[in-house]
Amino acid sequence: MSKSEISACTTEVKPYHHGDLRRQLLDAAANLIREEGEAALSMRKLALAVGVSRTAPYHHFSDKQALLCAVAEEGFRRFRRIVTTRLDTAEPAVVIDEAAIRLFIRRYIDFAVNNAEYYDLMFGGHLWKSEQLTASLKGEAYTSFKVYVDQIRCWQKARLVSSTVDPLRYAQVSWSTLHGMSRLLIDGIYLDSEAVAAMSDAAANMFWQQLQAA
Amino acid sequence: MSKSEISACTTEVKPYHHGDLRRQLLDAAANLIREEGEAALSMRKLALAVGVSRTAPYHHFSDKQALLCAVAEEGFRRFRRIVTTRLDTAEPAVVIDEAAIRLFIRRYIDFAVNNAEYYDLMFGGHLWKSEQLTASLKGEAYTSFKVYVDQIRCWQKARLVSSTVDPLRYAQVSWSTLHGMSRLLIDGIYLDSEAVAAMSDAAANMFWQQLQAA
DNA sequence: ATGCAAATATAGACAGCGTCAAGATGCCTT
DNA sequence: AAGGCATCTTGACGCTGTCTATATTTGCAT
Repeated sequence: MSKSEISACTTEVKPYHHGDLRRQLLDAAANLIREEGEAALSMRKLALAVGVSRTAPYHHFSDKQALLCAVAEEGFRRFRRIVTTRLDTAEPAVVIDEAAIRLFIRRYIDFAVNNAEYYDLMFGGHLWKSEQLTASLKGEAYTSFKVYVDQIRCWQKARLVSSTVDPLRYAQVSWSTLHGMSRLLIDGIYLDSEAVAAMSDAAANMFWQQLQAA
Repeated sequence: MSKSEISACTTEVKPYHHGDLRRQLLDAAANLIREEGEAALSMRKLALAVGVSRTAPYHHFSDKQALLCAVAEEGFRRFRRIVTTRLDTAEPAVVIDEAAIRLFIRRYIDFAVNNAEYYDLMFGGHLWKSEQLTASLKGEAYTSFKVYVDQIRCWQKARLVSSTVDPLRYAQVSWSTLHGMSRLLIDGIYLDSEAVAAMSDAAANMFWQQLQAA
């Protein structure tokens, strides 16, 4: 007697093959991390959450680490859509002013804080020190950074930013600032959420001044 | 027959009471984290490393979390000694220039990178989101930050930095930068260690320019 | 259509984890 | 000497990641 015969009498028919497991695992993982923190995510809870046995996920992800990698990849997709949309456009931005920088900073921080479950994985030590880091994942991150550097180079050629600025160094330092603010907010060290806007604007002012330096 | 009688014939006499367990646990914990990463630290391995049974540490620390808190506290002690030594002195620094800022930045990054096992705990989410965070620990962190802000206020009063600078915002943003750089280096996202000095100097330039802003 | 391989799901087992409860041992005070 | 207290030990529990072996289903080749 097959299981489907047993469950046939109930309203919910649960097929042996789940059909959409990989996708649902990724979503459920992100949800679990968001709600209970990364530490609370276990393969077993995850499997239970989507209604399969504890070892089923291992047919879609070789490892817990591999699963987390895939979640991070999803994160990078969202990141690109939200943050780099305007920077990635074919025609380089014709205007660059403090307001534009402010907007970019707010977008970045917003993404990090409101998608902490992804941000943690994307730019956390777990992934980057783990050797498991996919080439495609590493590429995705480096590409995002390169786009940022190239943007500055482009502005510089168009005489929109000072020629004394080293685009690579500026990119490294300013990204550090954004990452640092994000981490301090996510980790609960900066608690005053009222101050986020003021901090972002102060950073924008600092960046802008640096870009205009004589 | 007591255990000491058994081991009396060997060169190593192991008394029932360890005598110095708490101290050794803290040191061994830092070592284990340094060598194998925070994730690899387990209470059982730790106990084994210092030669006691698995539950012995629980007589000195109520929790694994409590143990980590204590390690972080040790970290803050070292942090203050190394980084804020010059800033904490009674007489405020009479000179403040880009070189001084460079030095401070390098000290900070140096500490973070070379004491990653402490830095992770001191400024990582594990601690700060855990409710277990001791009042004294939180105080230690806030004091460090306050010293930083007050230093800037002091310089401002002495007309050494522009009056247009908001000390609190400047402190928040510049600390974010330092924290971000540290994290990116520790987590292996910034790999080029050659570039650390150049990045630090670029940051110093940025900070200095901001402080001198008209 | 039939049969067989591949994909997918399952239960069982193992070592390691944090930590609680009960008991053993040694030190210190009275 | 006695007894209380700090310290350390063993035993146990439920949780974890993941290996192995087994069962079910799908899809393709015949």
